[in-house]
Amino acid sequence: MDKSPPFAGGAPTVNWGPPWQAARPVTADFFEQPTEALAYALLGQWLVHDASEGLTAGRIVEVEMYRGPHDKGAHSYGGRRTARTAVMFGPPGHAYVYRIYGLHCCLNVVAAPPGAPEAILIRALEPGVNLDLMRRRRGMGEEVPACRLTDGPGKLTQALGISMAAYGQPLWQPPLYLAAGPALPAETVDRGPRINIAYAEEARWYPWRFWIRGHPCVSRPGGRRAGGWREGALGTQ
DNA sequence: TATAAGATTGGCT
DNA sequence: GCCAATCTTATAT
Repeated sequence: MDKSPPFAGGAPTVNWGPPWQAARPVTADFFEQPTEALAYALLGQWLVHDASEGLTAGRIVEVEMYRGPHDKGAHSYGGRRTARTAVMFGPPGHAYVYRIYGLHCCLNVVAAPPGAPEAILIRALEPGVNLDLMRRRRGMGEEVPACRLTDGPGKLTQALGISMAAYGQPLWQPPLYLAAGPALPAETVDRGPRINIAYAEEARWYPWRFWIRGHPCVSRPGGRRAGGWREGALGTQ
């Protein structure tokens, strides 16, 4: 299908393990771990969407955790329970999808036991399967580097064809699911403050963003920064 | 009923 | 660096 390496910025220093065909969906109990541990565990996993137009998949390389009700950055801050946030209050492993700026959809993995409204935002993928379809969905030609297809929370949902229809769906079975990748050594993961939550007061400094160190597909807020690793130091947002 | 802002992206100066 | 797109949600009248 896609023969060339999916990214142009150099290979990451990660042992990716077996190819996606060998990856099996995770089981529901994968999501039953503390939120921070789950955030780490999500890095390197496959995100697969088997849509009618075709199957697309990518490796998760960047996430952020949101931990209501005490986290001022979270939509569920203060225990705010609405039609939008309701799924966060349910069991882990389901999809929390929301629309932002009336334009884009963002995908979260619900975390923590029922009643604890926590979630992990998927911020970036390394494109892996069916880049042709991703380019069509994104309206981008061959000249665009592969990482630009999925290096942001709104971009990756567009590339994989994820819409509000996925709201509340379980993420351990088709059509939208996680498939097991490698467990990453701790030293390949960096952490730092979350992106675009200036309104969250002190919570904006919490180092609740995690990414694979030096990976070229990590998001670049504003589209100009050279990569996520530059913001690794705490207090740089 | 009205208004403001947003866990973003892409284009232009 | 600045700003428009576009609309749901939250909050105030």
